[in-house]
Amino acid sequence: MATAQAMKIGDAAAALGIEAHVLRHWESVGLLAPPRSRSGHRSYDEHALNHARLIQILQRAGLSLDQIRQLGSSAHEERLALIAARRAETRDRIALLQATDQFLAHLAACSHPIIAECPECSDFTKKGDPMPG
Amino acid sequence: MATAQAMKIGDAAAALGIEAHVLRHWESVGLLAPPRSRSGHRSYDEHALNHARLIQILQRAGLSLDQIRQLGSSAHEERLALIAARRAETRDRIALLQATDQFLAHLAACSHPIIAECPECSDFTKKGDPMPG
DNA sequence: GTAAAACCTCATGTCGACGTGAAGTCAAGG
DNA sequence: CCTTGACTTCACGTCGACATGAGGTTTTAC
Repeated sequence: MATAQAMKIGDAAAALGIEAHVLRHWESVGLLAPPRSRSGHRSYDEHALNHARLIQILQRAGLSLDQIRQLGSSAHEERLALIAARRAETRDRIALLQATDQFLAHLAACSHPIIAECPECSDFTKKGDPMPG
Repeated sequence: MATAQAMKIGDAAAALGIEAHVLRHWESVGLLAPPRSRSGHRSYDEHALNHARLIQILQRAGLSLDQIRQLGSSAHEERLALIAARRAETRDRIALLQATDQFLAHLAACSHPIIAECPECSDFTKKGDPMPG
């Protein structure tokens, strides 16, 4: 009894800081499949909770539910490839956001009404693609 | 005639690398208001094009169209505050993404089926909020 | 002068990740 | 036993940023 036994969806959701229907939604898109009681009620044990926590982490990390599901349902080799792809995306985003920070700083200082007149501004015109995530 | 005269929406869109209906959409939400020909056709001069380019930059920078509109329609003081707020957001996102990169690297190496057993994984459980943008 | 291409407005559809509400079943307290 | 609250499924609503299509006018090229 030191380790918590299986919880119902409400308590599990509370433990995760989300609402029950979110857990149902994740399940409906194939991310989770907690066991059911004989009467059909979902039952979340530590394993399921940890699975949900992992989903939370990856989601905060900017992965879509689809990407998370792919990660889960792939073999080692493919996992590594997917993770590498996500890391590459992540680094692209970081680079873009760092440039963004610079640009915002510049915007605060420059305030040129005509961006073409400002070399820094025009530099920015050339960068970027519309964010894959 | 060295400088290009006003273009129609199709050419403007092509120059910006987007589609015409996107320009119409931006206009419909109050971001842009290019002059019209007598017959009602939109006319994009250099000024309007630069405005659109700025929108593109800010959008790539992660701002919503709403936030971009706010930036445009605010006085100096308020602008500075908004810019500062966006920079703060940006830096939060960068921090999260850097942590993300670490975590993905760890995921590739660790591959613990039970994240609770992994101190690095559990560390991650505690962080983050659901991304304001 | 006419036909195709580009423009106009307005309405409706899409996508991802939920949010919301209806209608019914199950579980726990008194 | 009966109420109250948590659970179930199913269906439809929401939000942001477009995408798509209908139906009509204007411009352009021949």
